[in-house]
Amino acid sequence: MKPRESACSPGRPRCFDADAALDRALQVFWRKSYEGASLTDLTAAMGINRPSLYAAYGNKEALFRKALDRYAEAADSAVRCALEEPTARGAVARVLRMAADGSACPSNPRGCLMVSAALACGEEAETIRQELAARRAGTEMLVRQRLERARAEGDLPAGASPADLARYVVTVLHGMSVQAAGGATRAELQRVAETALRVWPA
Amino acid sequence: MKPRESACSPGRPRCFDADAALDRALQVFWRKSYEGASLTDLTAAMGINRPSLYAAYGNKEALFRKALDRYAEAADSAVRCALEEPTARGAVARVLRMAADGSACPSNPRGCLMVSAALACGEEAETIRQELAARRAGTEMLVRQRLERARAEGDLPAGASPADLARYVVTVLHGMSVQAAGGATRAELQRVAETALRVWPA
DNA sequence: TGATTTTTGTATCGTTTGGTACATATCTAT
DNA sequence: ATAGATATGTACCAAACGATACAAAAATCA
Repeated sequence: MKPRESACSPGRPRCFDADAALDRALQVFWRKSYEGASLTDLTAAMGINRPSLYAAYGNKEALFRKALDRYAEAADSAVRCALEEPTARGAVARVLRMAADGSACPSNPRGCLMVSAALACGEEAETIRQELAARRAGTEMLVRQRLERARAEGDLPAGASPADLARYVVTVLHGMSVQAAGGATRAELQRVAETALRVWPA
Repeated sequence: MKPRESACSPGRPRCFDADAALDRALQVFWRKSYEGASLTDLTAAMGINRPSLYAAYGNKEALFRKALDRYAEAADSAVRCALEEPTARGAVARVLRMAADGSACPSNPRGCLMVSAALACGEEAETIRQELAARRAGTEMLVRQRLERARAEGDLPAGASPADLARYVVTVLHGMSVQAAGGATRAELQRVAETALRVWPA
């Protein structure tokens, strides 16, 4: 009934690093989107066979969800960090510039996983789509809360709505993601970021 | 050798309206993206059988290209019309507002076909991806040319780059498309459009 | 009318998809 | 050593995919 004092569970131990394999899976999902990533692609990149994948993660959708968790955590963490800039304008500027740099990073697939996957998955994967929408809403809420703090501090232009500005910012972010997926260079994305910032009185 | 004077070619005449069927196919591609639209979906919506589709359009990719032609022609035509506003700012404003209205039109799928399809199709459909990128670049060029005209007319803020502004505008358009695909309402999209316009000195 | 040409419907091809059965291998616990 | 539990690799499944072979149907031309 009660768990034993053993450090390891009985049975044959796993032959692969589940954490590293999840990172590989994330790369595949990022590059090929949810439906575009086949189990053959995934198992090949992860270096394991199908039954190992199903035993360790459940199924393809559960694996995607776990990979998405990891991606969203890292992304939100970066956004949260960028939003710590002292002024609202500086915070948003750092978010946009970070997106310009990150979206064009050659070691990663272009664009944001949550954007590409949302537009990629058809109506059948509705649960996935909802999950992605919720995650994107979460990022928007991070920006919005920072802007509401700014308003309380008198750090926002008169008549500016934190909600509207936050939605504008994430819309530009998503647009930059589309540009990046289409092959835009880092310099081009940076110019977009600077132009987008001009809505903000310096 | 030479075609006969007959009005109709010999052989059994086609039993369906190829033009109307192409419109139906466009709706399916728009709603489910290129790879998400199966031949079963397409033929069901078009009201024809597989061999008829292949005889009339070639194959799935050729059908998508024809549907994309139709979509892009209509979209570019609308953009061209909106850009006829007398001032540059008015022209861009009308483009953005049109996108806000059109993206949330209940009779059409959410978002822009060229955006969703580009992010949806995996690396295998590289030719499709290039075609879509070229089309999007074409829209950007329409905006850019309008802004270059504005600069020649002294209708552009000092130091503003038509190329950078054009890319910013299409980036916002693509971002609005992502928002729309995620379920944003027309009012929300309109607020995004108005906020985006604030980069422009009124 | 008969020959020719094109379309249509059915039935099917080979491939790829996500997902598993099953026997074997390797661990812990007794 | 033996029993129980878990992981691994092979080989496979049913379903869906894009694409076609083929014969019957319906038109024009001679």
